Amino acid sequence: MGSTDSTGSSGAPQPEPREKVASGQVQSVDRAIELLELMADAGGEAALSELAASTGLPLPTIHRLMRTLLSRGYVRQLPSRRYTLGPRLIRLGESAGRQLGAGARPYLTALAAELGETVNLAMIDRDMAVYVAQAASRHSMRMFTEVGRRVFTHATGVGKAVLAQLPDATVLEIVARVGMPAATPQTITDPQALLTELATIRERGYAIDDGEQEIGVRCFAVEVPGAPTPTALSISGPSARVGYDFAETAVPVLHRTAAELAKELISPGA
Amino acid sequence: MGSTDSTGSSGAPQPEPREKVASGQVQSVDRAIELLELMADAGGEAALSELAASTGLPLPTIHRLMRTLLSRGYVRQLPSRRYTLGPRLIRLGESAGRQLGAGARPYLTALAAELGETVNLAMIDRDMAVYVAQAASRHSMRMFTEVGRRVFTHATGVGKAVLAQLPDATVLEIVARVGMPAATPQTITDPQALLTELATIRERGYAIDDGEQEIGVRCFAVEVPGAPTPTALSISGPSARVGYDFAETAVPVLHRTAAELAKELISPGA
DNA sequence: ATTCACACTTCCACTCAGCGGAAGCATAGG
DNA sequence: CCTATGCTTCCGCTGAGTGGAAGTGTGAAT
Repeated sequence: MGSTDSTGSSGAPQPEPREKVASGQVQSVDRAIELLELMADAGGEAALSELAASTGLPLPTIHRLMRTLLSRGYVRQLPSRRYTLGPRLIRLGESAGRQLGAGARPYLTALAAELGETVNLAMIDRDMAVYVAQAASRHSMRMFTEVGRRVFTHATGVGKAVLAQLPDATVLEIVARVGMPAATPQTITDPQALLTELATIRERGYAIDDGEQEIGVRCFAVEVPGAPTPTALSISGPSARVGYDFAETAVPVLHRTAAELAKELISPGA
Repeated sequence: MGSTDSTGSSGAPQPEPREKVASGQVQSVDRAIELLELMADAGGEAALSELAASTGLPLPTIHRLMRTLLSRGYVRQLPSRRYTLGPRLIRLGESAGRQLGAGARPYLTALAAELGETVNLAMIDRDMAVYVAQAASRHSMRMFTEVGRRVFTHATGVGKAVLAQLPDATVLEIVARVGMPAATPQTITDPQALLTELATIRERGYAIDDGEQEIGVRCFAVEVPGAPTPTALSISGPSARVGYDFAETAVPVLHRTAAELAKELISPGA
C-alpha cells in the first residue's frame, strides 16, 4: 500500500483525493468487504440502516451489495431483517487457517513436544497480530483454540517479534492508529520505549514478553525470516516453568524451526 | 466454469441468457466471491492463470479483483506470485462462527453435560450441512474441532434432519447436484429411499443416523424449528453407548433444547 | 381498528466504475 | 544471451453499478 500519497505538494486543482479506494481496485468489492468487516466489528450482526450510517453509503447501494453477499451465503438474514455473517464464511476461514497453518502444524507440534510448552504462530494483519496456528502443551489444553485471535503487537511476544521486522516509521504508524493500551502493568505504553525494545530484539535475535500481555505468563518469540507476510513463532508458559534460563534451550530450537517454517511457507510442500 | 458451452449451434443472435448473476446483484462482488471459493476448493492456493482458466474471465479482470482482495488481507501473495487465502478471513470466519453458534454454546454445553455425549449444531449451506457449533463429550476430546466442516446431507443425522425441513423437490435438486456417495455400506444412496426416510423423520420427529456416516457411530438429530436457515441439533456417540433406548431419554431433551435454541437464534440475547 | 412512522425494498435513467484487448515487463528456462 | 511464459499495466468504450425517488411492508401508537 502507501501508494498515491505524500505527493500532495503540487498546486494542481486536484478534485479532493479523499480516502478513495486505491487506484486499480474494484470499488464495489471494496465496499462489500467493508460491510463484512463492519458486521464483524459489530459482533457479527447489523441492520441495513446501521451499515448505511457507518459507511455513509446510500441504502440502495448497500442493499444491493448485501443481496449479493446473501445469495452467496456470506451473510444470513434474520426474520427481523437484520443481517448476520453467514455460514459460508466459516468454511472460508477454516480453509484460510488451514492454508496458513498448513505445513506449519507438524513443526509446531514437534516443537511443543520437544519443549513442553505452548507454541504459537502469528502473522501481521493490518495493525494487529493474528494467531494462525497453535500447538498446545499438554499442560493447558484449552477448549477454545486461540487461532484467529487478534492481539496488539506492542503487548505480546509474537507482536514485538513481528514489529521488529518492520521499519520504525511503519511501527510508529501502527501504534498511532491503534494505540498502546496496557494489558498489564508491564506492558510497554510509550512509542519510543517500544522502538528501543525493538532495537534490542533485532540485536538479540528474539523477543521476550515478560507478563506484558498476561501476568505470570512469559514468552519467547522469534521472527520467521522471509515469510511473505511478517510472521513470528513463539513459545509461552507460566513464568514458573518458563524461566530466563529456559531461553537458552528454547531460542536455538525456535530459530531452527523458524528457518524450516520459512521454507515451508514460501514454497508449500516443496 | 461450464458457462458458455454446448449452445454453439443456434444461429440466432440471442444475447445468450447464460448463467448470469441473478438480477439486482453486483457482478464484480459475485466474481470476487467466486475467486475466493475457487481458492478454497483448490486447497487455499492458486495462481492467477489457474483462476482465469477456472472462471473463464480475462486475466486483467481477475488481477484487478485479486488486487482488491489483496489490499484487504483476504488473500496473500507468495514470492512465487501465487495467491493464498489471507489472514483476515480467519477473523471473519471466527466472527461468523461465534455469531452462529453464539447463544447456542451454553445450550449445547448443558446438553452435552446432561446426556454425556457429543452435541452438534449444523445448518444448511448451499448443498451441504455445515457444523456451526459443538460441545464435545469428555469421552472423545478431539484436537481439531469439527466446526466449519461440511458434510453431505444424505449421510448424516443433522443432514437428514435438515433435509426433512425442505420440500421433496428441493431435496431432489440438492442430491442431483452433489450426488449421494456412500460413506459406509449403511449410507442411503437412492433418492427415493431418501425421500421415504425423510417422510419417516417428519412423522417420528427426529432423524436417526445408524452408522451411515461412520461405522459404529449412532446419532439422533432434530430440527431447530423456525431457524432463519434450516438447522438441526444432534447428539452422537459410539453405538455401544448410544443405543436405541437412549433415544427415549435423549430425544425429548433434544426437542426442548432445539425449541430454546430457536428462540435464541431468531432474536439473539432477547 | 386505524393511522402513522420507520425501515426495508424496488425502480429507473444517468454516468462513471469496471471491463478486457493489447502492449509492456519481469522471471524461469534453454 | 535469448526465448517462452505468465503477470502486470494501459487505456478507450460501454454497460454494470449507482443513488435519488417512489413503493411496500411491519410494527408501534392512538
